[in-house]
Amino acid sequence: MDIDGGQIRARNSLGRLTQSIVDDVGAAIVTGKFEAASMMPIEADLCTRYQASRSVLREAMKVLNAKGLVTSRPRLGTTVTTPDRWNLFDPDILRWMLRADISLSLLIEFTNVRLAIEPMAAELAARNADAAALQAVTDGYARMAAADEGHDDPLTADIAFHIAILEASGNRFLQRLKPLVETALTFSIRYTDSIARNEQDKLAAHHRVAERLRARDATGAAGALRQLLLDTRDLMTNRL
Amino acid sequence: MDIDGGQIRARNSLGRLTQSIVDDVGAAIVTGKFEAASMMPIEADLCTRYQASRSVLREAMKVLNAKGLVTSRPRLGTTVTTPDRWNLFDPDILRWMLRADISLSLLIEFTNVRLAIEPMAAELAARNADAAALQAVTDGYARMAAADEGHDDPLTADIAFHIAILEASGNRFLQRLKPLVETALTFSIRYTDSIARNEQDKLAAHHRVAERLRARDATGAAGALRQLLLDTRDLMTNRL
DNA sequence: GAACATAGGAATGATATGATAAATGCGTCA
DNA sequence: TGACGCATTTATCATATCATTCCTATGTTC
Repeated sequence: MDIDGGQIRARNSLGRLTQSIVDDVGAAIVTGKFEAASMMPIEADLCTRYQASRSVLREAMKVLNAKGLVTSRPRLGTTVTTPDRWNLFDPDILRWMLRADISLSLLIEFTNVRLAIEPMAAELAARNADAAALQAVTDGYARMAAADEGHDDPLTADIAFHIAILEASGNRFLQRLKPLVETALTFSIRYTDSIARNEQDKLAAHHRVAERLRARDATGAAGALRQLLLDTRDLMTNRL
Repeated sequence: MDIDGGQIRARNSLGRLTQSIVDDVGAAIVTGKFEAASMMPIEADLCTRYQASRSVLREAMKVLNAKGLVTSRPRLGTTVTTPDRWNLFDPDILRWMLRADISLSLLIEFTNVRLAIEPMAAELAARNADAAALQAVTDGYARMAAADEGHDDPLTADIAFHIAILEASGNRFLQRLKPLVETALTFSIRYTDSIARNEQDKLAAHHRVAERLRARDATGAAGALRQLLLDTRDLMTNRL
């Protein structure tokens, strides 16, 4: 962003102008730069502020409206909604929140969601998934093992493992959590790995999940994954 | 909608024009009237089809894009994304899907999500919720009991009960699932209640949850809720 | 004849400006 | 005093035009 006497022009070299305005205003709302439950500047002011035409600004606002960050009414203007209306399941919003401040409490809340979701996904996967889908989980583990030897990226390997389980569940809702988990795990793993941790234990825990899945042991796989996540949560809560 | 020789004009008396186009095109995509993974008509054609200016049509498309239903590129046009990219956690999309055909399998998948989420919410609520939040759960039960005597609406009372538990969890992600659960439960309850069912059993199961919550019994509350949902799921799977 | 450069075309992206509709407050008139 | 109408403000809708992108097809060169 180029700051120029209070005027901000989003760089249109990086992607489209509308998208960059969505990014900027969205992040500003999420980080509290526009006070919640209060009025936004009127369209015309935002236009001059971002040096954009009304159309492009309106399209950006429509997107933010779809994400639940703002509501607009004629004559009244556009208001920022209260945080409890924000759709945390939108990866954009989550990314803005996590990027602004790596809130440990938010990561713990996210881990609690994983603790609910992932064992169920493993259970469904053990029951219903086809061989190819389970192979993807094993592949994810193989990548983690390779990363441990320095032959792969540990972050993306770990994410691939957990994503593969969601995919294998066959449940469309759980599959739709992939972008969310991907976004949040990027921050979460980076955080937990920054704490001293036994990599072998972590690897073994993941292996146990993959192995139980291959054996089609629904409760075993769910239990193993649950234990893995409980350890992760403990790691975080001990830091509070 | 007024059909007029292939042209459709969304009624702008009911809400805003943009919103009605989003509704119409979104529902059309979700119900397969625009073939998935294929090109949409170009902007100009959609404009004449919906008798709308390009501005409003573009704003509508931006919203659909934000929901993950379409992607647009210059020169190439707008393409419908494959269903695995649709954000089922967007209440609009879920509503369009459920309204189009009350797909039992989708409801079962949704129940599996509830089976993962709600016991965790109850557990967190038993541990952390303040008295007022727990009172809301009890109030929800009271409404269900009143509805059983004909003094309240059974559907909204049931929804209020489950929503209150999500709210009481204190977990921002789980709280964000309220609109989703509200939308899906509207269809789900309507379906299960259409099957012969013992209302007293249902009421008693809900009572057990509320009672365990008041007692701050985390595992007890989670278990009771889990049992309630297992029964619901059985009711549905038996119909497959 | 094949590889590369280039010009054209078709679609979305962005801008500018005018007209319309809705919500609110204020003033006027019964 | 109270109800109604009007002006004002702001979002919403419409239209016209230019910019950008990127595929396609046509040459042009080696």
